[in-house]
Amino acid sequence: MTHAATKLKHVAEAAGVSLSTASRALSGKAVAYRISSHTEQLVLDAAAKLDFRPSQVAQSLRTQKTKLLGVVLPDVSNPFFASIAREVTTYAEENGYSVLLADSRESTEVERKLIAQLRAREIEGLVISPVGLHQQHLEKLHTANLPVVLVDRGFAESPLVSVTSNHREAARGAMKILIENGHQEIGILQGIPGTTPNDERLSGIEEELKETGIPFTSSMIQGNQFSESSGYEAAKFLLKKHLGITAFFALSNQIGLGALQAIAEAGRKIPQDISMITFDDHPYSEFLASPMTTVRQNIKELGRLAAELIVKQLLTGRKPKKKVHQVPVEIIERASVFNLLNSEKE
Amino acid sequence: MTHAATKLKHVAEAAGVSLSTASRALSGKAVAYRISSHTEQLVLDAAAKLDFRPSQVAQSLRTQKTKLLGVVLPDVSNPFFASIAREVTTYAEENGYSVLLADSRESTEVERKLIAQLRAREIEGLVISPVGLHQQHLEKLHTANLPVVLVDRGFAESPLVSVTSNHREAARGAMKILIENGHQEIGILQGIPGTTPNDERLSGIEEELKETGIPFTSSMIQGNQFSESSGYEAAKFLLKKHLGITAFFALSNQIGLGALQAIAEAGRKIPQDISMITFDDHPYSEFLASPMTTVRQNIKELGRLAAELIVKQLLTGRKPKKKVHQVPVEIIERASVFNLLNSEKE
DNA sequence: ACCCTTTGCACAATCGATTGTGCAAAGGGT
DNA sequence: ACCCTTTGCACAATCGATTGTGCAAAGGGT
Repeated sequence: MTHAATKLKHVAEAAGVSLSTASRALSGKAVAYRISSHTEQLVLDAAAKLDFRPSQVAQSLRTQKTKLLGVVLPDVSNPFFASIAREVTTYAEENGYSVLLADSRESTEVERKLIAQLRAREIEGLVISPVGLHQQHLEKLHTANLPVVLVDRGFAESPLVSVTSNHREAARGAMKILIENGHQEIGILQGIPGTTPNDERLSGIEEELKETGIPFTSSMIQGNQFSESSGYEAAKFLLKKHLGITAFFALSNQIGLGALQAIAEAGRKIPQDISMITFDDHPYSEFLASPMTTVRQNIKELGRLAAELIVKQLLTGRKPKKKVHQVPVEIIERASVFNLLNSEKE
Repeated sequence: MTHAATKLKHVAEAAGVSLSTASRALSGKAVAYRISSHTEQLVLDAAAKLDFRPSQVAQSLRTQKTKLLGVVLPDVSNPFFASIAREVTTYAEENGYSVLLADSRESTEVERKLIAQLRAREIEGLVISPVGLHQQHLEKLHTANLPVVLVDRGFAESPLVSVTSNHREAARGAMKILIENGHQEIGILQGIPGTTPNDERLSGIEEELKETGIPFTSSMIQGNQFSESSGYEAAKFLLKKHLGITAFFALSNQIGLGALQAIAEAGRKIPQDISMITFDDHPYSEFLASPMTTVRQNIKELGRLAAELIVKQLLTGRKPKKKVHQVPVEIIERASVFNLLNSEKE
């Protein structure tokens, strides 16, 4: 493109050497191929003067390495995934890889198409937060020897490498706080059923309830997307149907926002009328009408680790030893959980 | 990569035709090159059976078209830029282009390097939110005939195409609301001085103050980054130095978050003690301790329009007629602005 | 029957790099 | 002086597609 881009040929001519010599001098193989240091310098000078940058396209074709990573996320505009995109791109860039970004819009169909396109571009590896309901197309990549790292969403019993938060422990921790504060009727605002973040959180919730002897009612679980509208509908429904409800546990930030809307519309106040804990911490969590108690995932670490796993694999050619990578989670307690026990004492 | 990827050669052999015939049949040039429909079908069938996807790398080299767009943003994890990334990638994808994403971390130096790398990958066009203090390296692209579209941040008197909000009008509108509510001592929490979003907002602010006869004090303008910490420091400083201050205008969402922090630490309440308007609306703006009055930029439109301008230019080969594209802005009034006039009457 | 046009495809060059190999010139040993 | 090794580079093939051109076979007109 860029019109008169200088090619290796021009450098070679300017230096008065052959293409092969120019190529070798420029790629640091002068000693290995016995290019005299004088000739080497001629080439380097010519390249510098002509502002030569080798065509990565041509290099890719010849060396069969594109130095390209695919990153597929269900919603790049979601700050959670945006942070992952950022970590992966900067880590990749630092290691000589570039990132092709694609947004699957939470659709497995779109996800398949995007992956096909990325393969046509001969990406060397894929970092993906899959929609999460199907993994066959991803396993196919794995068997085709294309390194894949799942981030945020994994699959049970998968041959694929994954980096996720410890959803189960995180959910247990949040439930523990609610229960310790005397809550028994807790509405669970879930995301996409069948995805591991959702289901593992649910099973953590169930475990914690069982352990403390509180009955686990499936009708207290509502919602079907990690979205604001799903959170809104689910919370609205639960507020109507379960009059005794005293707390919500929202399984994502977006869901939480929707719940906030529903709670406000119902004329309830957090935390006096209804307590709440939300997955995903944010800068604004602290400044909400009631500062929100949140489960803070270590997003940077999730992104960086995923990038590292794929890049190291490409650089060394060795698959990571560990398949499942769990990143610890932190619970930030603020003011959105009301203590029912204290209030009874008073 | 992917091990035994089928190449055009294999398709040609399977169909019993030459490479050229296979290529032409697959790229829809059968009639133009008088391939019989029987032969065409043989090729198509073979390609389908072998799951042939042409190497984009080889195609790119031969056709000198990579179908690659570069997108460079100062901070992908910022929801504002993340939304732009999303709009551009999906629009590009729909039109056969893929997006190489890079994050300049608000550094012109990094920005330069990233652009050099993107050029080595032979991107056909660049969508960039530049750091905004230097444009020489961007003009160079323009003169090298690489289509560039600036988004969010432009340059005064630039030959480059840009898509931005109407910063001036937006800022005037916000100031007008504050002034109409009786505010005269208004702290401006600015971003990076010298960038067009910042400076045009400032000049909008100045215009509005002048028009209403309120003195414009430069010491009321503080801050130097579009970041939370800059907003925090600036607000903290102003609260200390200007005891008569009654309102803040924060020139970005992140700045606003920092200001919230400083205001809380100073023990002041919004809006009673201090009013506030923030640039950039967000889902949570409504649920803050005091629901925030915000200037809502049409981010989707900014991103989509930028993508459209670059893609259409590539598709048609014609430069857009208009250089400067301004997208209207909307002000969402909530509860963070206190009416000083009413309170005096009472 | 002959010639000219059309049909239907294959050959070979090409994009811009990398890399295995070959060969002349220089150097070194006796 | 002669031969062998080392030095220093160039030639040409190659990655996987696209595309200009040439040519044999078929068809059509008189």
